[in-house]
Amino acid sequence: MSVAARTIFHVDMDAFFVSVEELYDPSLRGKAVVVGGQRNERGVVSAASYEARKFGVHSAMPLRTAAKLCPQALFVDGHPERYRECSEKVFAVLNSFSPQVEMASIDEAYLDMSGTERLHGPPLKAAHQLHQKMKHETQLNCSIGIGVSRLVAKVSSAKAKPNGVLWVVPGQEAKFLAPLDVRDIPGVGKVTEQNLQAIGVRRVSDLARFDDSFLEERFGKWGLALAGKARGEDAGGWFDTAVGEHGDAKSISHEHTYNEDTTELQEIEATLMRLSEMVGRRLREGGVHARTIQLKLRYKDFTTITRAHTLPEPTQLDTEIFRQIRSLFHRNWKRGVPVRLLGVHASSFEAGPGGQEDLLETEERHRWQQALSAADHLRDKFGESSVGLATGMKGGFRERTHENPAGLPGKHRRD
DNA sequence: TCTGGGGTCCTAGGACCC
DNA sequence: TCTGGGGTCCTAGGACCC
Repeated sequence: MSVAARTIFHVDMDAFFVSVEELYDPSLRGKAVVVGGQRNERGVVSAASYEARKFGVHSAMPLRTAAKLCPQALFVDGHPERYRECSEKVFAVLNSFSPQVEMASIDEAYLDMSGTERLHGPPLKAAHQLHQKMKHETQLNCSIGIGVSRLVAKVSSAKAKPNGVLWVVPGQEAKFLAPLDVRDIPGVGKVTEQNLQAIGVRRVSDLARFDDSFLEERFGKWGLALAGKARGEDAGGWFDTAVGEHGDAKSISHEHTYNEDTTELQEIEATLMRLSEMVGRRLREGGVHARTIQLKLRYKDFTTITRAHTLPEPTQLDTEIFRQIRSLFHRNWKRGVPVRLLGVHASSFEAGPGGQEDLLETEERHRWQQALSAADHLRDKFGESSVGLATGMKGGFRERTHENPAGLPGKHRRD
């Protein structure tokens, strides 16, 4: 049953964050650069230049480890706004090539190029044109993988790096994948790698020794998908969706790790308030309401718990989010144990609250919404710290926010 | 070496209902 | 009183990705 094979491009920007930083500071070019924070900070590497990688530095590695491996590296703070801006330029270039573009993350995208031969010529020619245009328009390098599925395109773009193009000719998928490490298959991480090693699987070709039903029994749904992936199929899950059908976000969250662990209730509540505000704001911007609010709490020893509460009616109000989060925190915090990280997570999105609430409550909500939107505008104008609900005033902000919604926006300054 | 922040998807168990 | 089964919702945790 051969349908005409699709032609999928996977476009992946090379060392994206580093390359963007180099645009802003050309003196970084050609040097060992680590993006993500300073050498002695708590945090991990977001991206490393190829020069730094030679010393074993890679993303997700603790900054302090990177500093030890590569002391001469230049450490640079990340600038998310810059990356978003560049990402939009990247998208514009891609979108000029194919209407079916899907950004899979800030620095990578899938293009369905099926049926564009009359316009762009054969795959390799189209890819080289795209590559050149990308460089010309954004001054950034990318690598392009081409294959009949998302999976093959993705794996081949990784093999094309840096700054290359690789086409896996239709029919050659299994042959291309066979010698690769199972770890090269997207979705196979450290744990799965270990589990596969336990049954003697190291390379993709080793998977072919087992039939699908065995893999399914042993690894569940994932095992079945894995069997298909070894053959180059977009077996199951997100990979199976058509390019361009990326759905809406399913959750919004913000979290914060302290530079030093804390037991200070004032500080903790101020953080929870700030995170609640950030989440509420994003909900309002996205025009969605969340029904499930989740707290994340990480202790000094890195043990991490999450505690969730689902509301009868969805919300997008900072105060409602904070009320739930605060209560979850106090019911679960082992008092006096130093806190390393706090997080606020919203999910189960629905359209706005239903109509069964009484008018008064609806009107109150409406006033709140207006007040909060106004606060959002002020933040846009004067910066994130200019407006806050958490005031740090004596007596606590809980009562204040309950009692006095109208007097809220723009009134307080948080330091 | 001492571990960020923003997401997605999957599993498993318990509550509750029919 | 000795025990079924399916469906849905909720919660907690974990693997994985960039």
